[in-house]
Amino acid sequence: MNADRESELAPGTRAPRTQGERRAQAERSLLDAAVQLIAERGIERFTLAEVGLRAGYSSGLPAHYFGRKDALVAAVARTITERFGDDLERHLVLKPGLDGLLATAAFYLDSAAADPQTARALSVLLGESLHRPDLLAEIARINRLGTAELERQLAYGIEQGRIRADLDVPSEAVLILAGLRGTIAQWLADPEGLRIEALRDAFLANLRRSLAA
Amino acid sequence: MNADRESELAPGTRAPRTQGERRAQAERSLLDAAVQLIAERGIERFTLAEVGLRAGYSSGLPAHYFGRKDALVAAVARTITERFGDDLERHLVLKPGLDGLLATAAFYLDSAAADPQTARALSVLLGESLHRPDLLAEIARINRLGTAELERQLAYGIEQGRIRADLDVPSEAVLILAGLRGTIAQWLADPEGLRIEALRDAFLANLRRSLAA
Amino acid sequence: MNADRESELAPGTRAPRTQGERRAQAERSLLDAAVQLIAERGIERFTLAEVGLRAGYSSGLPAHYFGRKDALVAAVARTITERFGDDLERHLVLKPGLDGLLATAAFYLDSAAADPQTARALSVLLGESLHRPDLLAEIARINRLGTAELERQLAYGIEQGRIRADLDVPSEAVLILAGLRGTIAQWLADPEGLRIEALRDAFLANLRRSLAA
Amino acid sequence: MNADRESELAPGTRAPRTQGERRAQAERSLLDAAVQLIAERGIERFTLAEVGLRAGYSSGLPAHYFGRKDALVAAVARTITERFGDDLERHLVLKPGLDGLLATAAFYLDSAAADPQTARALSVLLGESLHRPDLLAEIARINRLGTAELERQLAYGIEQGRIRADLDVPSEAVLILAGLRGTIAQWLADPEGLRIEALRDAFLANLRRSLAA
DNA sequence: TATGAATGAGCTTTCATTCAT
DNA sequence: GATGAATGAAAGCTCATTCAT
Repeated sequence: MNADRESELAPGTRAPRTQGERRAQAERSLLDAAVQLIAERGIERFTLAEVGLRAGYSSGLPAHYFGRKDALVAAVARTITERFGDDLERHLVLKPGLDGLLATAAFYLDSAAADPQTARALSVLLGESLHRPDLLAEIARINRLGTAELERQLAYGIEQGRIRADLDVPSEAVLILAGLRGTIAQWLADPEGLRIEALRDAFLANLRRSLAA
Repeated sequence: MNADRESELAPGTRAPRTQGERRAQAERSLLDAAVQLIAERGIERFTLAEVGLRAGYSSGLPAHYFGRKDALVAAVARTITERFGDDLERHLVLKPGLDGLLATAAFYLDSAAADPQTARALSVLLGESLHRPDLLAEIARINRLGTAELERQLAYGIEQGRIRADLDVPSEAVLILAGLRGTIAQWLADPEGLRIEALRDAFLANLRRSLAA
Repeated sequence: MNADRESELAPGTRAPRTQGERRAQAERSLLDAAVQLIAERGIERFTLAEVGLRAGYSSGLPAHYFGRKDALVAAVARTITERFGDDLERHLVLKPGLDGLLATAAFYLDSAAADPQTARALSVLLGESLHRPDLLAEIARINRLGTAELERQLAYGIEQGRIRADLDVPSEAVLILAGLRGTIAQWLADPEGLRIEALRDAFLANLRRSLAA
Repeated sequence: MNADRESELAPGTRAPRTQGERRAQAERSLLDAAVQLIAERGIERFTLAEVGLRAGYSSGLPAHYFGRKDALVAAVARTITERFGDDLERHLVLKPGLDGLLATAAFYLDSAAADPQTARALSVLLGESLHRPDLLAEIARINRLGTAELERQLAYGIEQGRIRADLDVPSEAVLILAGLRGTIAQWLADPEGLRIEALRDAFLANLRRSLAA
């Protein structure tokens, strides 16, 4: 679990030489460590010093790079949402419409199952954003990203005649995203008691029925 | 919004006389104030002193009653869930089956709309419970409460032939609760941009379709 | 160990009737409880509420009787020294001179062995008096009491020709008292590892030799 | 009396350069300040902030270094006993037997006379150790140190025929240490009223007589 | 008289942030 | 650039003390 500077290098690659490369890598390690710590303890209960030490650097480095703790947290939020957004885009370009929509939903749930720590960190950030205006900006981005994609797919599916036309598209997009988020949170709260695959299958079945033209 | 000791008394009533009454009332006021503060600022960013002062008492009283901040937070969680559980029970005894299920879902969303502060506090507690084992116990209670009721209604609806029988009932119950929670959270994050009534109608329409026999 | 209000009454006696008697008994119980607590935890680490509860009364009674904590501690010091002084006097009136001196020394050590809790409380008070001017007054009393008695006996022994006449009597009295106090403290710090009887016998043997005419 | 960071440097020396030196010096200054404060006010009545400020640093530094107050107090106890043990060793290697024993006793009393503040702090710690199990460990060390040395000297004196052979050596060692401790405490409680030199001379005379072969 | 509710000051402890090396 | 020493504000918690009943 403990991030290690070198372990992320592919075998045979050399340690990065330039200052810029070293800085970028250190920054990445710090952000990874921060994700872990946010998932484990929440935003308020980890210290900058811990982030540095867990990333394999000194206790002072996070402050040196990010200045204030808020900035580190914001960077974490941005990193998570950007990574997720990139992954999402790569997955979805090909399948618009109902199939794309179902694939998107499946992708959310599968991503959480594949990397629960990041999912947990994101859930924590979503929860905290309810009372932290500074986080809201970042969270609003990912919300827009998610709902925009869903709206696009819903509209396409309606156009194709595979999704019922009487939908309130914006509300529907919010509800789908909300359902995915809620399902992931519920699973993270009790990963032993719930089977994510069963939830996923039921979620997709529900979705198919509620959207059917 | 600011809780005041006397303002909760019906006009004309006298201040409580016995020590027990004084204590009980103080405790209630403190819990109310804590709900407000958790909704506004989250668990880590309110102080015990603020709770006391906002409730109209001294800064030391919350610590005097609850001992540790954790215990106050746990008491808040328990209070919210008990109140909600009581309200829920009162609403639902009469209508089992599909209609009861839809009424339950509507009740969740209507409750949030009627008392957004408490809904916000609960959402915050749900988020924090992901990394606070001491809160998980309290949250697990309300989860069981919610899913048990939903499972009961699903089973009854299947028996009646109004809900499709091929459902994975436990997963479905989790998904419905998750959808409600996620929807409320989404709305709380952007109450200006979203209309809770529209979300509610769309949610119920979806639910009806996805459960239809 | 827990003081009980009634248990100190001889069987068959009635509970005290008058306010004065009840008050006196309550005060005694509180002081006993305070002695125990000082022995166990020192002056700063017991609370007034504990004293009341341990004595079988309410948490507020010590404050009600003694006003401030300092006053309670002073009362404890005075009680211990008075009780000890009374016992000492009763023991020593009969034997002046060298034999009386040896009996006095034995009495100190035997008292500690018989009631280690009180001895511990007194040792604690002696230690604290080094940096608490308010306690010094009380402690000075018991010091004067002890050294005066020892000086009297030393003088008498010299007069009788049984104690060497080249003694510095005041210093000798201080040394004897200091030796007794130090020995008791040493034993209290390690009652398992040291045998008080052996220390007592050796102490008396030393004393006899160092004083011999 | 007030410790000052720079005042301990020999004139002309530069302030320490390396981080390690800065830290070590700060730690020493903090411990010195803590010794003073314990002597003046006891363990419970000084604050960590005072230690830092009196040492010429910030109020937060003691907590930063020692973590908890208990740890600072334990470090003080260890420092005092180590310093004393070192001094003692340097003094005593040369003279075993009766003369060494008398020299040891004299050294205890002379040390107290030379540095009453440290003696007072040690007396306070000894007193508090009666009800602070965490301190007992440290105090047990210095007790063993003292009695072991005394036992060694007693045994040597007996072997040489200059100390009476019917002694209970372990008890005698405890009594000597107890007498020294008690005498110092007595003097510290009333330094104006007592002359340490007179006590010292009388102590040594007594010791000589009670041990004489 | 006796109880215990309530106050608020003071402490330990944590840690973001600054700064010297 | 990187380290970690040092600062000082903030908050939880304790509890002597006051006061209503």
